[in-house]
Amino acid sequence: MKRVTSISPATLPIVTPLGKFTARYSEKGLAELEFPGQKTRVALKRGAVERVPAVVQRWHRAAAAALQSIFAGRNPEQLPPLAPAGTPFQKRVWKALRKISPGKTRSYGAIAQAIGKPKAVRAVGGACGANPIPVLIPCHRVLAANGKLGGFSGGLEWKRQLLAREGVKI
DNA sequence: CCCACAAGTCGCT
DNA sequence: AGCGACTTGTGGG
Repeated sequence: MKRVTSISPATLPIVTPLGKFTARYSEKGLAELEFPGQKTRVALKRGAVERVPAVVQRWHRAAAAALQSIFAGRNPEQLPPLAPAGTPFQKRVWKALRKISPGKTRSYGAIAQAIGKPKAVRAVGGACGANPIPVLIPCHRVLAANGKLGGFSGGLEWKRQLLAREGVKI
C-alpha cells in the first residue's frame, strides 16, 4: 500500500482509558487514527490544540466521543467525517465494515460477498490491514470463517480487547 | 509487465 | 490439526 505523506492540518491526541490515541485530520475529515504506543506520534506543544481550525476541533470532539462510546460497547451517536486515503477497492471494504455494529462480527468472506467480490477474500484481509482508522472503521469485528481471530495490524491483543469491550466472546 | 505476498477459505487426510 | 490448492488486490522489481 502506497500512501503519500502529505502535511496534515492537524495531529491531535485522544486520551482514553485504554491509552493515548493519535488522530490526524486532513481538510476532508479524519484521515488516520493511531493506537497508543506507536512511534510515529507527534508531541503537541501547549496551546497547539487551540490553534487548529474550529471545524477540526469539532471533528476531534466527535472522534473522541465516538471512541469512548465504542470502548463502552455502544454505537457512536455521531462520527466525524471519515477521510481515509486508499484505493477504490479498499474504500469499498471500509464502507462495508462500517455497517457492522458493536457486538457483531462478520467473516472476511462475508465482507467479500457484501462488496460483490465473493472470491476476493484475501484481498479483503489486505484492505482491513490497510485501514488507517481502526476502531471507528471496525476492522476488529472481522473474524476468520472458523470463528478465530485472524490478524490485526495493531496487534491481536488490541483486537481481543476491543471485542471484549463489545461483549464478543471468541 | 511479471512476480511474490497476505488480517482467507475450503477440501482432504 | 495439518496441508495444499485456489484466488485477488497490491506493491516492488
